[in-house]
Amino acid sequence: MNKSGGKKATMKDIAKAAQVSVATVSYVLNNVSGQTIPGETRQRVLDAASELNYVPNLAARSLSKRQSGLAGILVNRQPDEQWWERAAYTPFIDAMERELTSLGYHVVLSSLDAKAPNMDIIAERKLDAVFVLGALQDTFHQISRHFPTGVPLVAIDSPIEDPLFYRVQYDYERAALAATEQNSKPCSFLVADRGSMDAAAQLGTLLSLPPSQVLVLETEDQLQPFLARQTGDGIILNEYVGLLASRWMNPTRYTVLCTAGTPELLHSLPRSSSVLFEDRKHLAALELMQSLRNDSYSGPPDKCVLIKPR
Amino acid sequence: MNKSGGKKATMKDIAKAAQVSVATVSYVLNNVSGQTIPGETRQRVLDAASELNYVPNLAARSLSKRQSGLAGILVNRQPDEQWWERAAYTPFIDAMERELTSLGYHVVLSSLDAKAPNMDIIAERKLDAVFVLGALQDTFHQISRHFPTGVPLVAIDSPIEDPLFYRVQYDYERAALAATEQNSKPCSFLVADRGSMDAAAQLGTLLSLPPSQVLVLETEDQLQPFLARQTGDGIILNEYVGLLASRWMNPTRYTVLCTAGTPELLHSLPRSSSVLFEDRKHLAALELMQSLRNDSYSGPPDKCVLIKPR
DNA sequence: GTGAAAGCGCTAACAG
DNA sequence: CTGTTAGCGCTTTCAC
Repeated sequence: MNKSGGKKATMKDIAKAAQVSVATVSYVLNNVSGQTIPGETRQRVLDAASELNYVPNLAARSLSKRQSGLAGILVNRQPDEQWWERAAYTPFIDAMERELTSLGYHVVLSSLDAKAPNMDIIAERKLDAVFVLGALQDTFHQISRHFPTGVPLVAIDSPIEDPLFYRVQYDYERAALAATEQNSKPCSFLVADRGSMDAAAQLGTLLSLPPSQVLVLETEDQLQPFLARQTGDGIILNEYVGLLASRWMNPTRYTVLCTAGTPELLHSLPRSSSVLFEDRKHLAALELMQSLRNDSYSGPPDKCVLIKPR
Repeated sequence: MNKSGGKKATMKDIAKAAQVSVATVSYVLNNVSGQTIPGETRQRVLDAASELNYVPNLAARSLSKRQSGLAGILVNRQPDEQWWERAAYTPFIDAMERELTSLGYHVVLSSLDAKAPNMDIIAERKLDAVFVLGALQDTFHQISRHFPTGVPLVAIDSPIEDPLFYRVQYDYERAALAATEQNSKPCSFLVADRGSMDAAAQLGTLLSLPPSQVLVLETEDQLQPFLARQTGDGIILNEYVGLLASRWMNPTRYTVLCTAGTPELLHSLPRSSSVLFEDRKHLAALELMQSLRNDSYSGPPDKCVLIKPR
């Protein structure tokens, strides 16, 4: 029934089998508008195609159309990335992949070495859209040098200033405010993962915390000493970190900002309080990307989309 | 400095600039062995290439060599996938992606609709290697019909019998034994996520548990009632589920089999006991894939690799 | 309505 | 040592 062993059928094979030219095959298979093919011919082609178990070769297609049908998710990775940092990326990657897949893109996922981010893949594979996660300022400096302009690129959770790039990230400020008013007591300390270190700085200022009261977590064992020093209540970013903290401090003493996209994790901490964000980071990124495709002249309304707490 | 606006440079452009033919350019750029190019020419080509900011078009390359340089990770998704199930896949995906990326592959990640798994991507993109996660028996039934044989395909965490496919999965049996002897007390109940429902059945038998003592978790709210019924000690698969359980039962009463690849998560549960697995699921999958490439005649030693507890 | 043919950018014989 | 050339599989313009 299927000659899975043999070589793959091409349009040429179909053309031969259906007694037409490859052009006609292409017209039929792609439902090319503007070409009017009689139902009879059309059916012959279709039949031949399924008979031969035809599957198009997308590399060939990409070559002649100038579109790969590929979307890229590029993740900037620190050499010593911690498990809670990794875990914080995945829900987004996951959601983004589904979204893109359901839109008909094929998704390529690639880790970037933060020390030497290599974005050649964008040009090599002619990616139609690119999402960069956790890129740092100087990572982007590297990029902007020679990368194919015209590629819709959006940066997610990336503390960069460069107005050249479109971005989406959490609205940490509003989240922190929500947290402090949820807790009636003032916030006297802050813990954040490195992925939100810019946010940590920003919030430290906002809440007027001295640097000593702000911890940007690098390794797990920094947590206990820091928490032990605390006397007041605080805010913790990243629910995994929040979970870790519960080992050393009563969860009622801090509010977790759910920046890891897995708020359910805190269900296991009774009586803990947390601030969730709207679950639309991936959607926002997508919309940005799409408006980049269309309105490439004017650009989308906002260069930077902030995801609000809910 | 960079003409990022203009069209991308091709080999032809380099050839022109370096006063050689495209063939020569190809030889130089790919360090083709067997071709001996004088350093002078070579340098001219290299210079021209970097001057023009040349990036190869991999679609074109794929077309003429019969290799895409793409590896696929295909994830079977249930329509009602739960967050702890999702979270259980990601560490593997993550590790696999890095491994493949560092091997020089580009990785395409794709969700399969469990109801209608579409593996066309394998043929369309001419994937050089494929890893399928969480495929069910009948998912594979669909697949084996017409998929390009000769593609190294490895099934991970997939309860399938078909001897056609190579597999890697946890050695649940040994893990359960390790768990029961770690706990001196006997095991009287078992909770598993759906990803390990086959394992659950197998272990249920092994531990001679009546069906009523085995829960395959579908929704979060099934957990509390089940645990409330229990009087003895038990085993829980998936550390996220283990964490959830801690809300309803003292963690000292169960041992968690860390099937989600995130054992650190349990750090937040003091005095809990757990069984870890060797952290080599991705490596095993990779080795299997590589031996599939080479020994395609004999096939690799084992059709099914079991990851042991440690 | 349908087909011939010129690419898309790169590789790999095969000549010279 | 280097260039010519014939594809790889598909799209698309332009004739018939």
